[in-house]
Amino acid sequence: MSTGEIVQPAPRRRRSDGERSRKSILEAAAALATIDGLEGLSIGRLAERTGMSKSGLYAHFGSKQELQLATVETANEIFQAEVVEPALAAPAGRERLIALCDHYFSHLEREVFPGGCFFASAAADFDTRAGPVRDAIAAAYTDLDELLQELGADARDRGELAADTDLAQLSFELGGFLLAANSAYVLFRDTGALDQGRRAVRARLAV
Amino acid sequence: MSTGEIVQPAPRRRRSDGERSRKSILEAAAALATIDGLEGLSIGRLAERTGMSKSGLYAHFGSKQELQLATVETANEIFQAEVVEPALAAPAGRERLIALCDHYFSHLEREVFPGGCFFASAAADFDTRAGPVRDAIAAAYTDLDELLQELGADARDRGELAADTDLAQLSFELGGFLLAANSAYVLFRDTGALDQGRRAVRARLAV
DNA sequence: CCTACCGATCGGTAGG
DNA sequence: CCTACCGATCGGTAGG
Repeated sequence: MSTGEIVQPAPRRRRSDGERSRKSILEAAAALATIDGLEGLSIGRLAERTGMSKSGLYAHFGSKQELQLATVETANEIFQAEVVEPALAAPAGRERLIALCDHYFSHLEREVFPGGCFFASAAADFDTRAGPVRDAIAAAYTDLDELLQELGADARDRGELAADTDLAQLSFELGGFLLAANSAYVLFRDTGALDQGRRAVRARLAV
Repeated sequence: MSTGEIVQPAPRRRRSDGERSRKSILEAAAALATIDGLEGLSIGRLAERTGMSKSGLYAHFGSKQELQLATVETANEIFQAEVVEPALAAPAGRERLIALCDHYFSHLEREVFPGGCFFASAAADFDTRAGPVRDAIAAAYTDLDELLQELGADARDRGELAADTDLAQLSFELGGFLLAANSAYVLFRDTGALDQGRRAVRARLAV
């Protein structure tokens, strides 16, 4: 250690860190939003959490609404990667439908988001509002509903479910089991709710 | 109209209005909480809504947390009066269990709270917090779970449900249908979700 | 990306 | 119950 050496200042970010920075901000935002709510998420607290100044965040996102929209998009990507894509690895049909629900329960258990299901939390926050953020959340809800119905149709076409299965009704009921498990798990942190969810899904899909 | 008549000022509240005032404040608070969230509910906005000054509200409740606790209590009374008590008028057993769920769907449709189920909304807001408000909301959740299980036990004992019915599991699944109907209805204001809820309950309770 | 600032609103209090 | 006020924090902007 020569006397010429001085204490290094905080490492200067390279330009190429811009996108990585944006991504890590949005992941922190998605996590925080499940605790404070997507509306309760404040730019000041997010700045603190990410070690950035408030105006630094505004340089990235322009407004709170833009930040919220980007956060919903990021949460969607996380949900796809943690729940949907792993489920698509299961054999098509009834097995894949069960896998989707199981990966949903698993993502709760693994605390992918600290406050449970991002979309259940965000929907509760924005359900009575109007505007692009509500619309993005509603679209995610519809997407999951459609996915459940598609997987249900595959199972039905394979003869694994009754030929007269009402797919919208099936999706509604499975969605209810996901919501019930999320609510109970986040409120009580009791994995028993996840087991009840798994049992409910299997009973509903029994031949 | 004699010239002696003057425009009346806002009617002076009589002392006995105190309790009525408190009740109407709390009813407004419970309604507002399903829109802005129980935490997002601000004392300033509630003061505006009730035509009272902020410090007037503090004279009633002392702190925001006390207001939140009193609001949860009031929401509970409304839920009892609008959902639970009407259901208890139905014949004991399976019919009463269905009536409870139906009155839940009905209270959504009648917009008893403008933002849907108070407890679903409040739970989403407080599920990751700690303290007496979270505890009061969690207790309401447990109460409903126990009620569903009791009514399920009656139905089972009457032979209207299988003798080996898992009551906790039944309550979980019915609760899921209530939550699913609430989420979809509040997000999309589509009564189809309420019909799906009614069908789901009946299918689950079919002999 | 930063510092420094803006008006508005938050929960809450003093004093009546 | 009121007016008048407190410090803290909100979303957002100016200027660099």
